Amino acid sequence: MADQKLLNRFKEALKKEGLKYTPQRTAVLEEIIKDKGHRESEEIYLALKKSGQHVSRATIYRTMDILVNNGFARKMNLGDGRARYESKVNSPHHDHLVCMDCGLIVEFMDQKIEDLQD
Amino acid sequence: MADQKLLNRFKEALKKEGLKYTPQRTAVLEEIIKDKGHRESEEIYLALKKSGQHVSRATIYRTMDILVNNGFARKMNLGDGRARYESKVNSPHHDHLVCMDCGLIVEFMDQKIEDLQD
DNA sequence: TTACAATTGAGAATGATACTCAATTATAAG
DNA sequence: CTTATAATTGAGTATCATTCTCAATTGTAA
Repeated sequence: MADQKLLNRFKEALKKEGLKYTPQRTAVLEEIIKDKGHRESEEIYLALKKSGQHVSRATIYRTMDILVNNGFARKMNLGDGRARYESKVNSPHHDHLVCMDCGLIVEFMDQKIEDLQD
Repeated sequence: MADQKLLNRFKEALKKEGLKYTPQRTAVLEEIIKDKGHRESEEIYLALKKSGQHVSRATIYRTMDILVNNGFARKMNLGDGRARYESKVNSPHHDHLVCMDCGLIVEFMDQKIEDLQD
């Protein structure tokens, strides 16, 4: 379960954009911060379903956009046609190096790249 | 028009894999090396069409796979759901930094990243 | 020139994601 | 606590890039 501080931060972010604080959105946020991995939409959908919460695929996508736009998650493109999402909560900034042959993902942090990104 | 040396290299690569040297494949190769940019499949399709050569979309995709697998081109994923291709002929190795907000692409080369890739 | 495996094109299939819209719900104001 | 209303939701449909299917065609080795 997400701590109250995070939920309040989420609630504030939603209010700032005129969006509503709904159980579905909260469920997606809680699911995303539960696991530090690179998760795809369908995975999140199934995990919520297994835990008894029905959140439609459409709502997962819509909520992930909100989470990404408000700094709660990061969207990644690993080159296989499916987006991956990663919690940004309690996770320091880093980049990903993806092997196009075997799909291996290496997380790394490099100051030169940070400078380039700026 | 591609120089004969390149065409021979292509012909050899095809033969090595038991593939045929066809006008469609040659047309795609010639189109790809004509422009150093990051080009998507539909662009290549239209460029060929405009120059009077009919190569089907399916064949463009099939040929690009061959070109990529044999080192004539590079396939890139810029995060917008469409693959981009870039000629590797006469083009030194480099990486791409893509801005997720505005789509800006910066080409760069960094030894540390090269080492990481290894 | 032949024989045949590889290729091609047209259109159908696929798969991830976005859209549509009627029914439902969160929330601000009274 | 109601009410009013705009935002949200889910189910299914649409979209778009890419891949697949298969019959007709073509490159190539002998």
